[in-house]
Amino acid sequence: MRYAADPHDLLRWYDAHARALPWRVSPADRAAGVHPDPYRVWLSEVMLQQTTVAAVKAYFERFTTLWPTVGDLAAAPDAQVMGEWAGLGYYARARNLLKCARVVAEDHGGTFPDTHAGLMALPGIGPYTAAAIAAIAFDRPEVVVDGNVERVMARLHDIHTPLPKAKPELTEAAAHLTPETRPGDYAQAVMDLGATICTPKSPACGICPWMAPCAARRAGTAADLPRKTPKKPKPTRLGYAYVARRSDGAWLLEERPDSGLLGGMLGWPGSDWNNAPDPAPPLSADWHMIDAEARHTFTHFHLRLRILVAEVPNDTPPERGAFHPHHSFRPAHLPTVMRKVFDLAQGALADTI
DNA sequence: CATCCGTGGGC
DNA sequence: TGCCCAAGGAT
Repeated sequence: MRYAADPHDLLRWYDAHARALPWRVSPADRAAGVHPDPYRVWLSEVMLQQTTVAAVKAYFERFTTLWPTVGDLAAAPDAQVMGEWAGLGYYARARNLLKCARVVAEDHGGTFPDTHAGLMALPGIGPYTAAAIAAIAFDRPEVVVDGNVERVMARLHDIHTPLPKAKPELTEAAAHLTPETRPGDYAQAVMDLGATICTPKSPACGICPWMAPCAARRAGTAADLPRKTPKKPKPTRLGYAYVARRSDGAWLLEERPDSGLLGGMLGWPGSDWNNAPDPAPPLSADWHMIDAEARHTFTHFHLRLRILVAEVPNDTPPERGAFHPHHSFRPAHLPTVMRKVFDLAQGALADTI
């Protein structure tokens, strides 16, 4: 390479262009001796796993308003936390979030471990998140490797090996650059670079603080890196959902099993989405299949949900699930596919009155 | 090591 | 419209 990339060039850029984020201590405040709250760093890092900053902001504000400390979160009811997480996706994160909060509150006196190994031992914290918390909250010189770092390193060194095979050499490149001074700011600087300049598509190489040492910039390959192994096509699955509304306005819902898709979340009773025909209804009623079906795409398959609706009297005992009173039911506490079903079912029920 | 696990926005 | 993508972790 013509020049070696200098972490201090990136830190200088970060001092001038750092994004202001709700969970972040600005580089100026950090230099003045302000330390981040490990609880807020941890919460933001878990929310940001495979999730955009734009989507996380409102959830982060809501969670920290409801639960200002890890002890507050640890004491929260499971159902409330799952409901507040609804819409953010990857619901195992919410279940592990609560487990982690309770371990920290009960076994660590409400104080987060300050080492990579200590953090790794907690539920929902893997290699990346442990390194990010150790660096950002405790200023440890950990090698933080996320999607941004992989992209930036692949371009700096013009590495054409496809992910995930390229992971070791990208990690080695990242380790070589991680500075002993300001490791927390450095970790956040690489993420800001990846989010605002070294973006996946049409990177803004002309204004990049690492333009000079970037091999992909010289080779003209930046926009094509990192390479990735092609992914499988998604199959389409078919399922059925039953939406029952009681005369008093209560809705029949079911808590899904703790593991698997949408684990621990509320949903409408129905089939297992394996293309099986009409399953047994959750209660005996005059069911109507509505015209519209809910369409939703998950990580690894497309789903088409056929929707059956029914109005039932107040004394109807369900065979599956439980009725949720009208006043306490919040569609926003449903995972998105279930909220889509609700919107369609509610429209159909309104038309029949 | 491959698979499973959500969602909303951008193009 | 369909596909790609985003601060990964658990199994």
